[in-house]
Amino acid sequence: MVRDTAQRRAIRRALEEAGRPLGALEVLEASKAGAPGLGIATVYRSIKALLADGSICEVLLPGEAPRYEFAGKDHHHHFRCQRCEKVFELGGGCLPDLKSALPRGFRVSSHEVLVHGVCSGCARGKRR
Amino acid sequence: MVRDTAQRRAIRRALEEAGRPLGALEVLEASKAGAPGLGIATVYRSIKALLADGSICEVLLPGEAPRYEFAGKDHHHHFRCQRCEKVFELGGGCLPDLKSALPRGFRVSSHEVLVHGVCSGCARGKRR
DNA sequence: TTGATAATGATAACACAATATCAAAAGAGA
DNA sequence: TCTCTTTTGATATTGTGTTATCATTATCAA
Repeated sequence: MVRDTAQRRAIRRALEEAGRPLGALEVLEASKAGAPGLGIATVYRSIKALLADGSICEVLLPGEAPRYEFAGKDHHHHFRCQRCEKVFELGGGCLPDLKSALPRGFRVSSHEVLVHGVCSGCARGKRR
Repeated sequence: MVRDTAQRRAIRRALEEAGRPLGALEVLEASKAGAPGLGIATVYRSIKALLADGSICEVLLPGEAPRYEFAGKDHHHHFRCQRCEKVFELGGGCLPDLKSALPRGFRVSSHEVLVHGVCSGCARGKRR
């Protein structure tokens, strides 16, 4: 029987309120407010459970550990800040002419776009 | 002094002739023709050297080990076949309206696109 | 409140890709 | 050809992220 615990509430809440994909360690940090002493094992366990029940989905970026974001969003892509390394969600505005660049006989099932740059917070604070 | 060996020639040739990004194990396989008994350590060593002198560059895809392709190509993106898991190069045809989807204050420095689907070889052979 | 048991936290163990080690083999100047 | 030294292949080791283990703690139905 599944139990309701402070840890699970804190982890779910952290992911819900982040508004951007979080990695396991980011989830750990963000959840500590609502669950002091939280351990990384519980974070991984909860992420697994939330994935299994479809509450969150995995965001994989090249060369990085998985991040997780709340499910049910519209099709979107991501932006990675090369200063703070946070990942943000980008609104709509999707590829128009995917087909044109495709070799003959190739069939497309999905695509993903990753934009690199500097987020507003880091750009404002300059350097760092 | 750097020496010219059959292994290095075979590895460089494999990457040159592949026409698509190869992972370390793919390089190993493709190079065995020209260098029987080739070991994976030599593949990694050669890849490192080719990267260092700018002959090849790294192609990172989400959740996968790095692949490598010959350098000097025009800006392009990649296609990953979900059947055979090979990665192919896509021709030009790039994102027009990246800016429009960006939050205020974000600065773009680069982007990458990955298209998922089935390559012509796998589509022709159906299933598998 | 009690008791059965699910969940937790610390940490050991694991999986995987990549690097280090080292004796043996091979390249190349003399 | 000989010799010095780089390179190689087998494999041990490392590093990073994730999972397993297990004694302890906490939930919640009765």
